Amino acid sequence: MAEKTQYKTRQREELLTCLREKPGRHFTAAELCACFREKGRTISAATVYRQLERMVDDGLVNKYFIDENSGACFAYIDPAEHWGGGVCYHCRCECCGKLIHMECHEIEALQSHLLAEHGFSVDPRRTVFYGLCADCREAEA
Amino acid sequence: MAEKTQYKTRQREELLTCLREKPGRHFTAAELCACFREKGRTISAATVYRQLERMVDDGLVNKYFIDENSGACFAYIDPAEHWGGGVCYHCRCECCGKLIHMECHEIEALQSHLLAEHGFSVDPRRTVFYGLCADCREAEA
DNA sequence: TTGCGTGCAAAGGTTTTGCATGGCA
DNA sequence: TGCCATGCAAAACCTTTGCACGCAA
Repeated sequence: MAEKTQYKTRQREELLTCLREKPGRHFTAAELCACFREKGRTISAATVYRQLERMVDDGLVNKYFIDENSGACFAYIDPAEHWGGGVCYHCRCECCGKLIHMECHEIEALQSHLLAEHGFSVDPRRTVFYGLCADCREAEA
Repeated sequence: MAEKTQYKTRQREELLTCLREKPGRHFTAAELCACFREKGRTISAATVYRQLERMVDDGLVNKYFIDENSGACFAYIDPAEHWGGGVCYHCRCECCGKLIHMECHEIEALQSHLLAEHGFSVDPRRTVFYGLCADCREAEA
C-alpha cells in the first residue's frame, strides 16, 4: 500500500488525532474541518480529502457511505478494539433515522458464510441494515 | 406512506415505464433523462428527482448507492419477485451492478439474532448487501 | 536542496429549491 | 376551479484539480 514517502506534517498528525479522539465514530470531511476550527487550528478541505484518501489506502481509516444526505464518512480503525480487520456494521432505523454501530460476531459469521457458500464478498463499508430500532418498535406497540 | 393525492402525469407514467423496461437494473437520474431523450420525450432533472423520491417513499423503487463516483441509482421493485412467503434478501455487486436474489437460512438466523440480542428488526425489503460477486472476485484475481 | 504537502480558488458533478406556469381531477 | 406537478435556472453541496508556495527530510 504505502508506496511513497510520507511526510509527518502538522495537518496529517492533527487529523489523526481528531480521528483517534473518538474511536469508532465516523466523521464527514466537513466535521473534521469543524474539529480543527474548534481547537483554533486550521486545515483546508482539499488537504482533508487528500490525507483521508491516503489513510484509506494505507488501511488506517475506513470510508463509509451511510447517510444519503451527507457525504462520505471516515472512521479510524482502532487496532486494539476492533477484531477482524476493524470494520463495524451499521443499522439504520427507518422510523427515527438513528444510526446504530454494531460489532457483532454473528454478522461476521454471516459474512464468512456468504463468501464460502455463495461466493459473495460483503463490503461492510456500504452495507447498511435497514429496519426498526428497539425504541421505535416499542413505540409502535 | 402515500398520504397525498398523486396525479397521473405524463412524466410520472413514462418514468415508471423506463424503470420497468429493464427490471432489476439500476438507473442514475442522468441515465433516466437520457432514456427520455432517446425516445424523443422530455423531462426535467428536477422532476426526475422529485418523482423518484416519491416512488421510494411509496415503496415502488429502491434507491442504491453503488458507484461512489456517480450519484444515486434507482431500480424498480418487481412485485413478482418479492413474494410474501419466503424472506428474500438482495446482494448487489459493486463491480458489475448485478443484483442477486438470495434466500438463505443464515441471513434469517442473523435477522433473528439482531432482533433478540440487539432489539433491531431488520427490513429485508430495504436491506441490501453490497460487495463483490463471485465472477468479479475471480476477474480481480 | 529536493520534491512532497498545503492552501486557495476554481471547476466538476449531483441534487435541491424558488417561482411562475401548466395540467390533472 | 383548486391544487399539485413541471420546467427553468440558480443555488447548495460534496469532492476534485491546478498552481504557486511552504516545509519536511
